[in-house]
Amino acid sequence: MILPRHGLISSRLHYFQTVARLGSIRRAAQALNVAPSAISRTIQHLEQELGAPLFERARQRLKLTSAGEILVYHAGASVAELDRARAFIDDLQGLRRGSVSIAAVESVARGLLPETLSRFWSRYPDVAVQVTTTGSQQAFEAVARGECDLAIAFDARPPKGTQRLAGANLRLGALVPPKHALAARRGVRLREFAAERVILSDASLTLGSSIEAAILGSGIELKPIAVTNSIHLMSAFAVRGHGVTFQTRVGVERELEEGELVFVPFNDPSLRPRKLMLIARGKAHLAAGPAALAAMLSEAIQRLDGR
DNA sequence: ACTCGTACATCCACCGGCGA
DNA sequence: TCGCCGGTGGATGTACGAGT
Repeated sequence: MILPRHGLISSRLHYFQTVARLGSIRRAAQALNVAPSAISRTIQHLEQELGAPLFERARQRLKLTSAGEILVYHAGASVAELDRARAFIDDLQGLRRGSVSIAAVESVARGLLPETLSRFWSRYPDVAVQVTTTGSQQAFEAVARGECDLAIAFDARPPKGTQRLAGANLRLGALVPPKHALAARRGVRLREFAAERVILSDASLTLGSSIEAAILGSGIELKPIAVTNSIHLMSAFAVRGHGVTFQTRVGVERELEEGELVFVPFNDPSLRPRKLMLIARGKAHLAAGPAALAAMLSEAIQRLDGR
C-alpha cells in the first residue's frame, strides 16, 4: 500500500488538489502512483462529506465547481500548515531523542565540554552525544567531510563549506604550583623560565607549535624535562611539582579551581592569544539537537574571550 | 449517419494493514 | 478476531474523434 506523502491526515485533500490541478482522475492517478478508482472514490467521499459536488463531470473533463474552487483555496493553506506542523514535530522529536557528534581537542574535552554537556543534558536528557578527541585541523576536517556535526579546536583554519559559530581569544600563560615564586605575579615573560624545569607540548599540537615559534624567535633556551602531546599529562606533571607548563586556562579548569595550579599570563608580544573556535557545516545543516548544543557551546566559548 | 477504437470515470469484488 | 479503511484489477457505461 503506497501512502501519499502527507499520510492519512491529508491524503484526501492531496488527491483532490492533484485532480483539480491536472483536470483528470487518470492523470492524477499516474502522478500519485495509485489506481484511478482510489482517487475517484476519494473524491466521492469528499463530496459526500461536504454535501456538495466538487467537480462538474462534462466531456471527459473534470471542471471545478464553486464549492471545488473554495476547497482548492483552503486545502492549499491546510496542506502548507500541515507541512509546517510536521517540521516542528520533527524538530521536537530530534530534541527528545536525537544525537550529536562532536570532534574536539583534548583540552576542550577536559573542561569546557563536560561542563556544557551537563547543562545540555539537564534540558535534553535523551540526546546521545558522540565525542571524538583529535588534533585541531583534523577536528575541523571531520566536520567538512560530514563525519560529525560540530568541532571545537584551536588556531585552525575552518575548511571550505564550514561555518564559524563562535570564537574566543585565550591568553597563553604559565601553569605553576601555588607556592612558586612567580605564582603571585599578574604577568610573566617566557625568559623568566629559562632556568626552570619545563613541561612542553610537542609540535603535533597547535599549542606546541606556537610556543616553539615564540621560543625560537626570542632566542631563549629552555630545559624541557618532558615533552608530550597530552594536555592531561602536562598538567598532571605540573601538579606533582615536576615543572611548570605553558598553555591556556582551557583544559585545566579543575586544577585552577581546586588551587592545585595557578595561571600566570604571559606578557610576551610574540605569544599571541590562541583562537578557540566552534564550527559546523553551516547552520542550515544542523538538526535540532546539534543546534541546541551549538547554542550552549557558543555561549560558553564567548564567555572565555579575553581570559 | 454509422461504426470502431480509444480514453475516461465509475462500480464492484476482493485484498491487506491496522486498531479496538 | 473482526470491522474499518484504503488499496487494486476488471467490468461497464459514456463520450469523443477518425474513418468509411
